[in-house]
Amino acid sequence: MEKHRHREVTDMDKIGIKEIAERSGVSLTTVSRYLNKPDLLSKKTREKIQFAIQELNYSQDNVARILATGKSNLVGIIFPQLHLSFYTELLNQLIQYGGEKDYSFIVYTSRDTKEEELSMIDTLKSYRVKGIILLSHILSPEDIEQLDVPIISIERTGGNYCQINSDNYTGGKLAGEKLIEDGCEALIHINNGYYEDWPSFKRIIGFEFSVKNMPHETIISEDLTDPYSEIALNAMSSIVDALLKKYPGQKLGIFCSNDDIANMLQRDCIRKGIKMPEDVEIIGYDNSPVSDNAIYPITSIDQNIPLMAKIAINSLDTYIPHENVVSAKLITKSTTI
Amino acid sequence: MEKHRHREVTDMDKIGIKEIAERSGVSLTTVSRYLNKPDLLSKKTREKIQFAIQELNYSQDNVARILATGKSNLVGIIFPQLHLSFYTELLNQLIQYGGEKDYSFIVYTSRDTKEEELSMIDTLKSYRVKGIILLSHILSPEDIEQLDVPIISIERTGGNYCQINSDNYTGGKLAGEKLIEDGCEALIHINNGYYEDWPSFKRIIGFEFSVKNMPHETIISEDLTDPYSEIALNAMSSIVDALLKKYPGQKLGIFCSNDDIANMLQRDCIRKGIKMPEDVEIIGYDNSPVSDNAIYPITSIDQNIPLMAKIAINSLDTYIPHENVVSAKLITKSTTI
DNA sequence: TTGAAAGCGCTAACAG
DNA sequence: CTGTTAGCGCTTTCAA
Repeated sequence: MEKHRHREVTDMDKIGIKEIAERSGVSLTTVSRYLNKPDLLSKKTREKIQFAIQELNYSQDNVARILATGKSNLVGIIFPQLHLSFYTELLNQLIQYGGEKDYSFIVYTSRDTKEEELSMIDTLKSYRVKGIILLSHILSPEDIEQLDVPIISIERTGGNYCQINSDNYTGGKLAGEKLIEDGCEALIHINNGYYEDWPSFKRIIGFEFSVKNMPHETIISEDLTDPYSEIALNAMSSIVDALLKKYPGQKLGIFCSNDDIANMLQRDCIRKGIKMPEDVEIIGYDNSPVSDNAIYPITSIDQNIPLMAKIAINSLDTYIPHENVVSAKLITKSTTI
Repeated sequence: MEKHRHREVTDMDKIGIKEIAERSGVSLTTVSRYLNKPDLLSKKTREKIQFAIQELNYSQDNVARILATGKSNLVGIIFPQLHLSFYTELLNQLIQYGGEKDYSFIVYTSRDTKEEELSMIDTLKSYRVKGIILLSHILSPEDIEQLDVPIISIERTGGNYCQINSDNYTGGKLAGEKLIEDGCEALIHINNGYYEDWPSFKRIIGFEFSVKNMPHETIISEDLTDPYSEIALNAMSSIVDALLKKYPGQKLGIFCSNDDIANMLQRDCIRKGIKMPEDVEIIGYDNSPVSDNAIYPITSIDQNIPLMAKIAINSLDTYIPHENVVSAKLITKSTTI
């Protein structure tokens, strides 16, 4: 007998564990057990319950289960933004692998301030997420260590929590070595800015190490940050002009800090009629779809995104605070010999 | 006194509404009221409670609230895939607008079979989502009408539920008119296949209507579906070759069913040394980032993605099953005069 | 193998 | 304006 709560007339009675119990003549507990530890039940009861479930088209209420157990399969994930193919692909892989283990992902993009990001994390906690996969760079390691929720950081500054980073040092080194091997005479690195404690900083170190005996330089331009924006395109154009002027007649080997920057570079070269890979070779980073979709597919350093996703999912199951390093690999395409 | 349930020793006692109540010397109800209808409380109580909340650093448990009220701010969203910029941008906008209203999004990509998709929807329901935003094409309108959860479909076949579609007919027409105006002599539409009941089919109708008095043709190739794949690139190359042969010396005006196809087309033209917009003009659809990131930014039909997102969010608040049509606009860039 | 009953943390009808 | 009380739908201890 409904006492309070209104219900729409059309609202077919929500069927829950209770209805199943009645229908199959067992107790609530038994039905619950059927759902969680079916082996404890006799074959006969199991069949009765299964029958009822099918007949009434029952499906479990996750919210109630989470409340009762304190455990959920929800996972939060916070990106700095979505429009970088590394992020899209990572999300894609996470949804794939995670889906197999029944994880569901609540996706956020990071806001500007620490307060806003913390409040997002609070909301996530209020949904009792099993963990949060963090890609944004707003919070410091100390901030993160304060949080009482399992954090899995990806390509971020480290701290005492689970981290997944690619082997950026080797990645940068591979790029440098390849460009030298291909006969480039001046080795350039183009980057949109960094902090020395970011994992991706090691790309630069690796690259610089490998080219230390050759003419080389590193160009930093924050204008490149928002890829394909007017500003970024102009910045790239100036950079290319300057390089042509500085190294006339020499074969340039250019390593970009990500595929989108590499793509902008290629675009500028095509417009200016510069030949690839004859006059300039380009290597990007991430081996993401843009590197394949470029006019001339761009040689890139592969971060093994699927593996990163896999590790992230597994870390959710058994959380061990430590750094996971995923190896980097050079994928040769048409912007190098 | 804990009777059952183990807790880690480190686990600081979960502080809930109850702790707040004790701390501030009021009843549970009053605290709950503070959270939901604060105006009903006296200023004094309000202050006491606020104080306790801050001191104990309390934050609400959404799961319990959902269970008690039957209402949540979770929203499901199912994409066919993520790697099309229309989707990425839509997700981005949804997260932005939705965030302002405290909605959180559980993101899925569609699986292959109807059963799998239905089971995803079931999972979503089990989290008591407020609604599901559907972009995938696997379920038929009839299937969708069966679901007892509010569905908001975007650019999908219609049915008796909330739909958001862009004005595809006008979009196609604008493209055709522009190409004619620019002096194109043969008008071509390239599409990767469609069903006549998809909203996007109307792009074709609109285009064909506008070019009906000119030489024109529509090319359908399912090989173009997976953009940038080997198959798609080859298919595009053949298409371009055939067109050049069929309309020698004539200026071609080509309208593509989406920006990615337009981008592949441009790429092929560049490789073959065809001049844009002199020898061929290209118009894409979606006005998504790829159209801007192309070597020569591609003129495109803008679907007003932010508006679509806004309407979707509002429909969540007040669900009214009907079709929302968002107007289309031509955005001229460098692939047309 | 099964069931009774006490929660999980919060809300809401009702009474004061 | 505030408190009592009965749930929301499911899990889990304890006892049988």
